[in-house]
Amino acid sequence: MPKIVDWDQRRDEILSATGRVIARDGIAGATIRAIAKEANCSRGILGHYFDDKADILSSALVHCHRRVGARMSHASAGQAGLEALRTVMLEALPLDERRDLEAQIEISFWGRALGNAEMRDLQHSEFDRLSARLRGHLEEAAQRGELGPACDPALATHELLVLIDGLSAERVLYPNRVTPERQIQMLDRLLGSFGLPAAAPEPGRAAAADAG
Amino acid sequence: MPKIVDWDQRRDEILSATGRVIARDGIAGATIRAIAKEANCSRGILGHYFDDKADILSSALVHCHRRVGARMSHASAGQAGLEALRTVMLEALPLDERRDLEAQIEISFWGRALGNAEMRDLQHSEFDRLSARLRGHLEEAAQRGELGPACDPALATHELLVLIDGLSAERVLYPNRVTPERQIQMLDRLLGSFGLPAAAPEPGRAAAADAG
Amino acid sequence: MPKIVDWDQRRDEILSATGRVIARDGIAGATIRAIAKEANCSRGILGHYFDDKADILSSALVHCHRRVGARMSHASAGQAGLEALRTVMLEALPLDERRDLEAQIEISFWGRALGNAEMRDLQHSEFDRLSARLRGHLEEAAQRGELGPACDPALATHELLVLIDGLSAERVLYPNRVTPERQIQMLDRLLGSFGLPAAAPEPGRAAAADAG
Amino acid sequence: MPKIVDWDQRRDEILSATGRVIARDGIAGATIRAIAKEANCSRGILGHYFDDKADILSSALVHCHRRVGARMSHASAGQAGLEALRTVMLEALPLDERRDLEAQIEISFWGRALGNAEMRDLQHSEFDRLSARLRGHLEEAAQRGELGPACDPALATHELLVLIDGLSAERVLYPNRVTPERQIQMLDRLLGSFGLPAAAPEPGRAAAADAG
DNA sequence: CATGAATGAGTGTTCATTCAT
DNA sequence: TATGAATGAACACTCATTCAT
Repeated sequence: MPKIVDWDQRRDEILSATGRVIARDGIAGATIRAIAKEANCSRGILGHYFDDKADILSSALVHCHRRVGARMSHASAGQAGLEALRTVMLEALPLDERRDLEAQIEISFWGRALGNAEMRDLQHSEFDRLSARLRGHLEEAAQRGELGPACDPALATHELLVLIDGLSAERVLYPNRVTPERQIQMLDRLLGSFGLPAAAPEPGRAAAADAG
Repeated sequence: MPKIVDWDQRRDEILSATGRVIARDGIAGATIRAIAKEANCSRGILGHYFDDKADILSSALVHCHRRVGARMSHASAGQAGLEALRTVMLEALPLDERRDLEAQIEISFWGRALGNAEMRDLQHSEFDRLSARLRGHLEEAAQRGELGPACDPALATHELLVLIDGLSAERVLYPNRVTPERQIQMLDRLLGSFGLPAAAPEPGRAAAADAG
Repeated sequence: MPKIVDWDQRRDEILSATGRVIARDGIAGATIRAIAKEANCSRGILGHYFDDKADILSSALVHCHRRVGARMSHASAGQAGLEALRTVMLEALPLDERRDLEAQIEISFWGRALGNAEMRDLQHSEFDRLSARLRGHLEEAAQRGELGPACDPALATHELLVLIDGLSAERVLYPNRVTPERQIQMLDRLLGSFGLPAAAPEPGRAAAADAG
Repeated sequence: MPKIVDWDQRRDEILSATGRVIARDGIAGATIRAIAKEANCSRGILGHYFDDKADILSSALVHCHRRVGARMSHASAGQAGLEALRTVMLEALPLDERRDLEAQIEISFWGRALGNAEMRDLQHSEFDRLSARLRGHLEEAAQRGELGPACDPALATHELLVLIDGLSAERVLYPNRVTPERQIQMLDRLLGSFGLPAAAPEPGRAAAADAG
């Protein structure tokens, strides 16, 4: 059914356009008009692909997350444990333009979630997916003996998520202060703190060696 | 003689009301009408205290930061070095309802800053103030010999800021997952990683002891 | 296929409605609401045809002038010199209800032009068009030997324009005092003063004979 | 009663300030706030001198006319007939900055009069005053034998009024095109056309001689 | 499928006015 | 007498949505 393919493709194009508008003008600037213009289509046509504006925005967030998730899976294929975890984290952090844009979209939705129960639920389920992925790699690392005895997987997972969110926020707000190098430095300091005590007397050193 | 009102007090009341509206309904819900209603005043009167809506919102953010800053100064009075730093951080993290509200306001403004140059500039200057305060305490700690030789003050300052922003975001979005205990656990793990290697063989332990 | 509407026709209808509102309630009364009501359409639809209120008002003035200009061209077709000039002037003066309305619109815009640079520029260009038309007929009359040797075309053009503006203003403000007869009397006195000395010993007499 | 003098003086100051605002920003810009600011007084104080905004504007127009009328009386004192008429007309035309401002005020009110019955009535009575003054001088000139036999005083009065209004409008709208010289040229052409046929074979010449 | 005309609610803002001090 | 806080209506404008074509 080629029709379906076209339909999904057109839908994805609209969602990408929506993401670009959000990143450029903020979520307040993501009006139906602006989205239609960015997607080079009429306003009315959006009704064929989405129920309403809320549906467009929600779908744009999911679309953004799906792309990130796909890149994580692809990049970490064949890896395991801490190595896979680090690879996944590198896809989650705003290290290049493409991921900057994703971070901008993400942060934009945070403010939206406050006064919007549906959005908040969506954020929860999306959060769970990433959380489970990170936790999975951490437990795998534990089984492989890559983690120190004091490392609590739940806490460690949380620390990774906080690092992603914190760095994303600062990268969006103060792009010049949060260089890719600095981000990797922080990531490796954190990962190092999970490791065997002997392996990380000076936290971050070993991991940071191959960061560049 | 005109009707006597405490201008500054009335202004602060309006800003507090603005903060409550933002925290409750999101920044998109912070309309002039909603703010006036929350502040129990007419729409027109807002023009006596503020130039326009942008002025109200900017002022509300500054007002919020000023309150936090005042609490930090008050709580850390008489303290120095790492102790003062930890006290300040405890005021910055969303550990109780009052600070939850402040975090909600903060996160709401992040999305706003994307499509708004003025807001972004304001965020920058506010960011600098907090950054300088944290850095000051860290350097004091270094002078007192409380920090390990590998501790980079610039990096450490940044890590603290990322922790605040990351925890604030997650507390706002997933309040049940980010308990005060978990926040203090993370804070002390991070502070511990700044300390003398000998003092932190099991990171976070010593500091966490007096956290509750 | 979208709903088919004659875009230009609908636009002209709105402009005519705008003119009626201005003539009835003054330019201060020409609100978006009043215009929409007079044009029997919603407020929002005006945004499809015009950028904003200023665009509506400017367009209404141009629309009014275009109609007058078209009538001038039509009425003076086949005529030349002083005869054509007189015909054109008769279309410019508020001699019947339709032209009263146009004069009311005109006068309303004068006050608007004071505090509004764009409006003033528009008035200038519109003024030039009428000025050029009158001057063209005057020079044609000169070539045909219909003008006296002392007649300065620039001055004469100006006198005609002042007559139009002065009579329009007074007709609008004091309709009962400025009868059509009186207007034609003044016009012919002025035209007569342009003519050959011998032809106008008693100014206005010959021309006024066929005025009624 | 010095109190009364102060009161009238303060009132006149406010009216002058009102005139300046109207001339600068147009009648739409003549808000209570702008007038109070221009007059260096609070908004509330205006209520002590005037009933409401309409009263301020009406009074400002009358105030403006009174000043012009006083100047006319003063300048034409000791003169009679056509000489006095010409002197009065020279005070009515926008020949210098002060009279430009008065013309701007005048034209601003014309648009206001359309949708405002009270304003229209006021304009009528003011019109009558000037009309009577001009007519008086004309009839005096007739008695002195300064007018031609074909000169109709009613028509002539009207022509003078139309000249004032037409020139005022054009001076306000196109200041560069309506020089003082051009105004005097037109005035003298018109006055010349009232005179004895023998005295004005080339209309305006004799009068224009002492125009500069 | 697709368009764009049309609607009406909601926005920030300005304003003349009133009134307690 | 004089101030300016306070009100509420009216304003232009934007927007998501609906619907006839």
